[in-house]
Amino acid sequence: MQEHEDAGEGEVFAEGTYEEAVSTGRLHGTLAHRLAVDILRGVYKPGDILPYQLDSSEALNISRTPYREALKVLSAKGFVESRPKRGTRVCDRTQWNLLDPEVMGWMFETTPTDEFIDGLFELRLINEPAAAELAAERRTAEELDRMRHAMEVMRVETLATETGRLADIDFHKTLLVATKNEVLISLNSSIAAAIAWSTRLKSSDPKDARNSWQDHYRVFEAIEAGNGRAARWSMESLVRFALEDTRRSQKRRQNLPNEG
Amino acid sequence: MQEHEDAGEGEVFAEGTYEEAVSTGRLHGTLAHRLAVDILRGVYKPGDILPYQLDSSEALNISRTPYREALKVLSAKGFVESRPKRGTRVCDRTQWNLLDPEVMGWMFETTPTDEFIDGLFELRLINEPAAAELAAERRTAEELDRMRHAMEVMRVETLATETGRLADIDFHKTLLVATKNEVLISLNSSIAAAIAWSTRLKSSDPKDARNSWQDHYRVFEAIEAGNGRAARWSMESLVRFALEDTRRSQKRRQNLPNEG
DNA sequence: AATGATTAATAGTCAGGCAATATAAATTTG
DNA sequence: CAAATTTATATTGCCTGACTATTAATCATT
Repeated sequence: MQEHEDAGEGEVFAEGTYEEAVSTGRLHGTLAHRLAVDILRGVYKPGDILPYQLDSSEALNISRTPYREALKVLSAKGFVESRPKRGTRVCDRTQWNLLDPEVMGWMFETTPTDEFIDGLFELRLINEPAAAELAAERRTAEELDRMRHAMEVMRVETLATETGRLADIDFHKTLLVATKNEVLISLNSSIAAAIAWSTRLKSSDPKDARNSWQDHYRVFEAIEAGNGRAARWSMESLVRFALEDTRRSQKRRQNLPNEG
Repeated sequence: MQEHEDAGEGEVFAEGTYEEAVSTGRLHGTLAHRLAVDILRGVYKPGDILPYQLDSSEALNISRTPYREALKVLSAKGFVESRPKRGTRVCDRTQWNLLDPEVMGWMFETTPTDEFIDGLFELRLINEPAAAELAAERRTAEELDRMRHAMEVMRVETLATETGRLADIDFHKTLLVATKNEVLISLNSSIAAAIAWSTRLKSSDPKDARNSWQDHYRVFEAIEAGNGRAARWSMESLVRFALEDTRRSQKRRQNLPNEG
């Protein structure tokens, strides 16, 4: 940096534990990430006042500028609220923008609670079948093609590979675009972030993969046929299966607290 | 400020049109707001590169620090993306976090398109009846009391007063808390921001008020009785009526482009 | 005891410079 | 001549240190 008089381990994030995974990003970004995870983990609880900006930034060997920018990011997502003289306070949980795609990602780094997983799938169970129904009524030929292609990739690659997972996401995304409702699209692009994580977690168990593809195929058939009710039903069953899978892998994860 | 050599109208936001409404906030906050509205209005379109930070901040008579912080806020909400050498680019619409409560507020300052309104109500129509059903099954006595109270205030005050509108919001919020699902709560606190705006718009037409209260009462009765299906139905009809009202006032608004 | 002025502590803003990075251009190489 | 590689350059990112504005808490006043 500019002044490495600390001679030795004058590194920036002294005692952090997960630096190597994010080290590529900008400073304020990784900081925001770090603080958010700390808040999600309960290191700072709602109502707590964070250490003052000067102290914090000095303690981290960075300047106030990126530290403040990180706080702005967090405050934009409803995590903290700063005021002169009072300092920066962690907001109540109900203020947190859980649907923000970035926040979703952060949640899944902290072994989310069963309660959160259940809540998330309750949301999916409400929205995705409805979205599938709308998609069946409004889809265009191009969107059908795209979903067909994504599904083919999923069948070949399964969810064990990155390509396969990307195809999965593309399938759901195209389905949503087919609803022609930008609010729904925004909602489910948040959900997609969650799905991405949970499929990554459960992809360690490759025997689910083929079932998952069959579920998708049934949804696709219904949408292709323009059968809204069938699309709704099959999507509902898809989400239910996904919930079961996620619950299983979540249980495994909790039994093995030190995974790699 | 520090250097008013411009002598005369060396004000900070020279040619803005809606300063007085937000002048109380911090600089980076009002700036973020301003830029967001500009983006929503199409002054900057997806793909455009914003003027460089130095130029922009100079043009606004502010320093780079709050300007950059404003950009961080916008980037946290998916509106822009900054990179060295390339500049700050406006993201594609699909990246925007439309469900962010703050963004919702911004949308309603820009006479949202009919398409957006329809999409929003489609989302409400999907989620709120489902939420009502869950609330009917999970509500506690305290939550019932609170909803009862909010409803009473609504009946007396109508939606014409601020107190009445706050009660309306509290009714919906309590209903969501009763679902015991924090993800749903987060979603609908965004929707609440939208409702707040649309009820303010349509509150110019006071004859809707009593109907609206009756709708709420039916929902409440069903939740109190623990009747999930009835709660779903009555909430569905509530939302449908709200959609009609909003459409009407939206139409009025578009016929009178210069409202006060 | 409530209300109003005073103080102190913290976030907010300013200024200008240096560093890192990604794009674009120029150069080398096959 | 095409493709890969280096170099140049423009822009964001970060640093320092000071000053300002705001607000919570204290103290004085009624």
